[in-house]
Amino acid sequence: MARREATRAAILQAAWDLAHEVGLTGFSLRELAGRVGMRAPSLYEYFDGKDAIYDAMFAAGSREFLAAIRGALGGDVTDPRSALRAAMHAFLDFATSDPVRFQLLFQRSIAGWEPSADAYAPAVEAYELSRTSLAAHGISGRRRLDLWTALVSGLAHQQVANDPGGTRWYDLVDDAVDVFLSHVGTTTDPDAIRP
Amino acid sequence: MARREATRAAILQAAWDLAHEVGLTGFSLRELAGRVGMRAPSLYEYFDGKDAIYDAMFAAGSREFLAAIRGALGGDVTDPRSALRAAMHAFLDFATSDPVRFQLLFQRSIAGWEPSADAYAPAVEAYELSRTSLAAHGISGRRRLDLWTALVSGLAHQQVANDPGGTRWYDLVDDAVDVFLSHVGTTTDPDAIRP
DNA sequence: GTCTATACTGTGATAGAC
DNA sequence: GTCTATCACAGTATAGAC
Repeated sequence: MARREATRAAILQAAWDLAHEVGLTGFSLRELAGRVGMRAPSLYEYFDGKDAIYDAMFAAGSREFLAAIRGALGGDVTDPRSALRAAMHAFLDFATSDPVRFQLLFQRSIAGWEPSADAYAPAVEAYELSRTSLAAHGISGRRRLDLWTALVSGLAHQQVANDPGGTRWYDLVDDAVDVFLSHVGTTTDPDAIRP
Repeated sequence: MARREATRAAILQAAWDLAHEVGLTGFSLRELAGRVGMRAPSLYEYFDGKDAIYDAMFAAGSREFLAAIRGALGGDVTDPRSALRAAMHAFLDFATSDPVRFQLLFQRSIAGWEPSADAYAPAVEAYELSRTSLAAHGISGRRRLDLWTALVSGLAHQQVANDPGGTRWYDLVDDAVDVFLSHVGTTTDPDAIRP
């Protein structure tokens, strides 16, 4: 029934609103229910509990992340430098445009909660997409990819944590890509650098 | 009185034990009190509440972090490469040797809680120490330092989050230092690269 | 199928007796 | 100082009204 899905969507929207206002764990089910004109127990008709609501939020964020990465890699850029810059910019844009969502997706900030495999799947697909895209530009090897992910996540983490709303680490993206590419250029055999 | 400080220390040790067993937010004050042979309200004689306990844990971890950085930078190494490697290794060692402590110090993982300025002070001093140490090796400029912190925190974060107990990103430290130094070598004017 | 009232357990925190 | 008792609030389970 469409009615049920509409109510689920309304609950999720209210949950995102509350998360932006008081933090991911700063609201109770009674508050959330109040936002959609219900009492707390009624929420259990639509979600199995608060964790299930977090999981649905994670799933939505995960799909948005995949879309963002897909959009950044889907252009018709041909040179590696432009492709890497687009990918890294997309990640930083995604992180800074909604720090709460970034926190939910990429930091383990909810006590004792972990996303389900289903909710996580799009994020995994986004990683695989990045991997194949880098490979298409001749960049492969686990060590190189790991250095790449460390660079990307490091910039995003520092930006969100230490300069929210600013561009202090965002402005380093082009430098970071240059640095990474010069590393790739000087190490030919992907995984045999330090065996 | 020494008795009071001894009890405080016993409570903190029990808190660390519990944090390692069930996570930073996975234990209650009743459990914690039980570990030291008390009832929960008695803890309030020694700490103002759970947040104050987290703050004392943060302060201890912060001091340990400063000691680790001081130890890494205090050697008599003269060349920048060795110094940077020592610093980065120290950070990764610190992160992997106690992921719970790392989580408390470097990830905002406790809902609505922030460390006090006093508890944070040693961490600030560690950052300043790194900054002056890099400057002593001719590496200065906010952009370069920001790229350095992004690299360090990115490697540590990825290691702890995606390969706990392993060395997948730990093994990239030397590469990361090489990459960073080649960047430093190709950009002469620190902060005027992209004004 | 939706929603409510009610209540159970556990939490951090407080008040006051001893 | 340490206790018991209690509070307000949390997430959640159940029973039942419509």
